[in-house]
Amino acid sequence: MPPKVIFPKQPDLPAESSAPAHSKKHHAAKRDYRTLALQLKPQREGLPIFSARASIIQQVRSHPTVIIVGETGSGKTTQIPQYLLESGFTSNTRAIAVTQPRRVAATSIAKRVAEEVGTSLGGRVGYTIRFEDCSSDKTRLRFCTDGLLLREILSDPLLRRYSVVILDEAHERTLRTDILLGMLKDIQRERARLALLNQQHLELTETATRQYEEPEDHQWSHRDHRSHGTHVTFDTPQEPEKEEEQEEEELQFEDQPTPVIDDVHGDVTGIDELKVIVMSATLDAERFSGYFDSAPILYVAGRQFPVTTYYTTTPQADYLDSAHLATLQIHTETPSNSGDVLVFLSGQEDIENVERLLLESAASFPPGVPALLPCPIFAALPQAQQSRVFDPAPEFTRKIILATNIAETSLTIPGIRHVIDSGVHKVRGFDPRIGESLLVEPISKSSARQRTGRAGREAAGFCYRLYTEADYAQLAEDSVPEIKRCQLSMVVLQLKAAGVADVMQFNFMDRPSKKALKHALLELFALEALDDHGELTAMGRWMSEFPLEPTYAKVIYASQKAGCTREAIDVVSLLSVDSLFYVPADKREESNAAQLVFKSTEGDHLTFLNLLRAYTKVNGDREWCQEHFVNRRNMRHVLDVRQQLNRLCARLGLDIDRSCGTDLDAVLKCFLSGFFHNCALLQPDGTYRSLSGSQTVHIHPGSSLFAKKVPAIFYDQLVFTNKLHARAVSAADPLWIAQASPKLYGRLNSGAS
DNA sequence: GAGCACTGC
Repeated sequence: MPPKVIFPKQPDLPAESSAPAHSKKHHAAKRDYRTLALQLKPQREGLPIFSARASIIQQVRSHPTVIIVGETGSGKTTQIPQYLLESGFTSNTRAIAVTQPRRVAATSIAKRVAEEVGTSLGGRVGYTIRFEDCSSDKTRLRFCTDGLLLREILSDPLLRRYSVVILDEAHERTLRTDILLGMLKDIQRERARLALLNQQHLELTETATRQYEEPEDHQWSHRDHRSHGTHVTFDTPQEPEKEEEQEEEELQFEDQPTPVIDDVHGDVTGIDELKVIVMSATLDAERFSGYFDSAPILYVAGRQFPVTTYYTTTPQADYLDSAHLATLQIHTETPSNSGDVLVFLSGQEDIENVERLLLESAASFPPGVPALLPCPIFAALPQAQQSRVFDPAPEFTRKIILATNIAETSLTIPGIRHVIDSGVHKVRGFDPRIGESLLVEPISKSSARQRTGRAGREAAGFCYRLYTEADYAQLAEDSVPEIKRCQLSMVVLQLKAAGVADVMQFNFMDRPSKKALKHALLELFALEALDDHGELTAMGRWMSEFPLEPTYAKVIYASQKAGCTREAIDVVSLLSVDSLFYVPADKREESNAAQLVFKSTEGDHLTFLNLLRAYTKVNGDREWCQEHFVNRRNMRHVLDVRQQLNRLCARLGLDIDRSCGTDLDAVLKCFLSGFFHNCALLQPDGTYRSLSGSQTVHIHPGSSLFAKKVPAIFYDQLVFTNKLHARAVSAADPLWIAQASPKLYGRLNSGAS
């Protein structure tokens, strides 16, 4: 039987003759920085963006905000920061910040730019990401993650360290990019106002000093500022530091260091305007421009190879089936050395299914057909298996990469010339009434284009869309920004802490629903982070210092009184990754048996704690992790988080060594003071019903309490997939729940006593 | 009785 075909016959593809020119590794270590930079110069000047250098600088000089649309391969990310650096946009006190949505991007771009500038990394060019600061006082060009800059605003509300902020990859519209956009707009306005005041103040004092003699005790200093003429700075006498007094049990919030916010910015002299550059890779520039008072838009062409796109002629009933057939079609109709295949699917389950189908088909290939090698890749896959997609395939074998969205933006796989696009992805959703959800949905046009582009990185390529052209036309232009589909309690707390009084009126580029904002305000009120008037409480300010969801910060707060801070920090750290274990589909039984040693009858929170203790005892041994199916990369992350939380708590005056020893119920009680919304009671029919929403919730199959019956549970997260699943679940005494928030469950309390 | 896109502080 001839194979079923869903695309027209493929054109004959020439075999790859010349090796692609990637992997230009530079051996900077032994060579002089400057020599290397000089060698890189011709390459820099050959980039498409180089011809736009002068006009970019000119536009940035004459406008507070500039939008730059640079296609893939234009060089915008590495070059524009350097152009500004070369053109005097920094000073001894001000630097340029460039934000990226991802950590690896921030570090790798910083490395490259340091080489091109001819400086050591951490010198004039550096980067700062969570857990890792490779920058110094000398750093004038700082690459960082968007979340890190957001944190910086809490301690430096006007971002005075920076003269320019560049937001890269703004089209991705991550939660943090969106908050930054709004805050930068406010900061820009405030700095422009203060700069003007300074100007007037300067004119006044100049008149004054002409009339009167200069007082001796004032130290005036003048320095030149580009295009603003002369600015005046003076030193204000430092206030003597207050001695801190700490009470034994209760935390004294008033003694905590308060970030300088609200209307008072401290010493505002020397403030100048803040330049903002928004960089986007798609044509959504008009929206950014409109948001920033008609900021000018600059377009820079990229350097991409053409990609031929095919659609199916009829809608496909089953995209897994279609993906399987399309892969076979490409594999049999094009030479095996004409490039690898990248298939975009929605998740692990899809990937494992297509992998199975492909292996079954490959088993009955007639002689002469080259082999194919399915390579799954998704975020939960352990690092060692992830890196397999980068290994070259054996001879006469074609790699078939089966990927989630991870291959759309987060990583670039070399050698791809064929892309198969299922047209779907999984998206996190949030509705205050239903809670979180994780569902398969159609992608947007810009996502489809991004996937297509993955076929044209090294040579001309082909994209096969498993949907019709008419279906493509129906797709939304852009994906819904994250801020409109996630929980907002942390966002609202951050905005409040940064001095935004009325969050409902905040200038969002895309406004979340009123309902979602109100839900967040109510949750913060229940956590005592906001008072009756919606004002930030001392507790709320304290909580905002933590790089955590407010619920976790509340748990850590409660742990001090409960005497289990050490355990609380441990468990909160453990909950910061989404999978501590990795269980391959075919080794479920084996891994269940191996993990039995950690199991606590009280549920996941204490099971995780047992795991951490065992992991620490063996010093994170690689083989031990393999034997117990423990995800080592995620455990390392847990230790990083724990260290950060320990330092932060110590700085805030908490006794981090307060431990409850073997009385682990104290830890669970503590968690309830943050998670009183996330409880469910066992019903007579054996199901659990949530207290806050009266919905039936199912304990996740990965939980240690799966299929167990206890009177009451609390959980870390509730996610709707095909059912409402509670993830990270522990048993709770119904009485503890009542005690945790009498405000909400008072009636339960009276019923129980 | 059976399942968890991707980031980030």
